[in-house]
Amino acid sequence: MKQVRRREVIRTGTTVEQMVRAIADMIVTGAILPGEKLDEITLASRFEVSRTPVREALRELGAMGLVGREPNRSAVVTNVTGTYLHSMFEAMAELEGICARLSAERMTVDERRALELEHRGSMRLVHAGAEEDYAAHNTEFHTRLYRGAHNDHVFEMVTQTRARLAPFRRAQFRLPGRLAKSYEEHDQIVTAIIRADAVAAGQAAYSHVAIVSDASAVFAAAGE
Amino acid sequence: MKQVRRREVIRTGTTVEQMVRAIADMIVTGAILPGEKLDEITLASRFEVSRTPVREALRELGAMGLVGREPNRSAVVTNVTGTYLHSMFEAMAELEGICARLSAERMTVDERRALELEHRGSMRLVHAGAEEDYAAHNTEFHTRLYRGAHNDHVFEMVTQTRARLAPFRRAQFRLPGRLAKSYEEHDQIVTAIIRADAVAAGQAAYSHVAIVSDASAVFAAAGE
DNA sequence: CACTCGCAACCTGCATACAGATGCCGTTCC
DNA sequence: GGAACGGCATCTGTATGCAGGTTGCGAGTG
Repeated sequence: MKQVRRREVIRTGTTVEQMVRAIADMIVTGAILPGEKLDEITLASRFEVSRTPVREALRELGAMGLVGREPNRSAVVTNVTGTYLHSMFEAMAELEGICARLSAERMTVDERRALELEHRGSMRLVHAGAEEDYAAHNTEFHTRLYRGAHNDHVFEMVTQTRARLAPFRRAQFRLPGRLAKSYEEHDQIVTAIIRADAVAAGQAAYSHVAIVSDASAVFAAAGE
Repeated sequence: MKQVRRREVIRTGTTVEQMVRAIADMIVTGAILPGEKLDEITLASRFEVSRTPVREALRELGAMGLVGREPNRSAVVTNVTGTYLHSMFEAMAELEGICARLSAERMTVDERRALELEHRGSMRLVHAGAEEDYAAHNTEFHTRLYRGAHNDHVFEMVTQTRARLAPFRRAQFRLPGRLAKSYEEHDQIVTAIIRADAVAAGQAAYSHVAIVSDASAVFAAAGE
C-alpha cells in the first residue's frame, strides 16, 4: 500500500492495483455498463501504460467476477443472466443475515454505539429525501454490519458480492417510499443487535436485503 | 474450454488457465506448502512458457486467495493466520448450512436419490477404513450438497472457500474414529434432506463442518 | 436480392528485452 | 568486534514486437 502510493508520484503511469480499483469503480458506479467491451489497447492508452499491466488488471477483475473473459475475446463487463443475478441476491441476503446474527453476538460496545448513531443520524436524510446521501449512509451502515461480524472471510465474501451486485441496484432508492422503508428495516436490525438478539437480527437483515432484491430485480428486468 | 484443449495439442507450452489449475492443484493437494515462494522464472521454465503468462496465473491465484502477493516480492502460497483460518472454517460451516438447508428445500427427486446412494455406498469405505477413498467420497458428497442448493453464487463461494481451506484439512480423516463419526453426521444431513426438513439439514451440516474445523484447527496448530 | 466465401484489419496471447527495486554480503569505519 | 554503508546479484514490473485467431466487410455467385 505505502509503496504503491510512493510510486504514484514517481511513475507517470498507473500501477495494476490502481487500474483494478479504477475499473472496478467504473463498473460498480455504472460508468461502464454491463455488456460493454473492455479493449486492452484503449484502456492502455487511457491509463498511459502498455497492454501488459492492463491485461493483468483485467485478469484480476475476471477472477473477481466483475468482467468476463474468454479466449481471444475482449473482456466484457459481466452481464449476468437473470437466474445468476437472482442467486447473487439470494446469497447476499444469506450473507447479510449471517453478518447481522454474528454482529448481534460479537459487536463491541463501541461498535454497537457507532452503528446506532449512524442509523439515528440517517433519519434526517429520510425526511429530506436525500437519496444520494442516504445511499452513502446505507453503504456505511451495511459495512458496519459486515465488520461487526468479526469474521474476515465472511467480510471478504459479502464485500465482493456487494461489488458484483452494485451495477444492478443503483436505482434502488429512487423507488417511492423506499427510503422510509429502508430506515424502518434498519431500525429493526439495529434494535435486535443492541438487544443481542442474534436470531431476530439475522432474520431482519435477511428480509431487508431480500426485499431490496425483489425491487431491484424488477428494475433490472425492466432494463434499467 | 474447447479452444483451450485444441491449443493444448498445437502449442508446446501451457495456457494460463492450465497453469492456474495446475498450481492451484499443487497447493490444495499439498505438493506446495503454505509459505513457499513461487518464483516466476522457476515456474516459467517448469511450464515451458515465458514469465508473462506465469505472472497472469499468479495474479489470478492471488485474486482467488491461494497465493499472497506484495509489490516486488515473490508470490507465496498463502499461510493464513490463525484467526483468519478460524474465520474461514466458521464461514465454511455457515455456507454448508445454507447449502444443506436449500438442498432440503430444492433438490430434485433424482438429486435426493443420488445423494442417498452416494452416502449409503460410503458405508463400506468406513468399515474398510479406506481413508483415501472416503476422502474422495466426502468431496463428492459435499459437492452434491453445494449443487443441490441450486444457487450458483453460493456454489462459487463455497467451492472457493473449500479450495482455500484444503491445505489445512488434509489429515482430517486420519483421526481415529473420524470416518465413522463423519458417516453418522452425513447420515443426519441426508435424512433431514430426504425429509425436506430444511432447518434440521442446515443445523446438521453446520455442526458437521464446525466439528471438523475444530479437529483440523488442532492439527494445523500442531504444525502438520 | 440474398447468401457465401475469402480477405484484411484488428485484437488477443505470448516471448523477449529492459528498467527499477530489493536483499544479501563483503568491506569499512567506529 | 559490531554496525553501517555500498555494490552486486537477482527478481519483479513494464514495454514492445510478433504470431495466431476472430470479426466484419466486400466481392462474387446462385
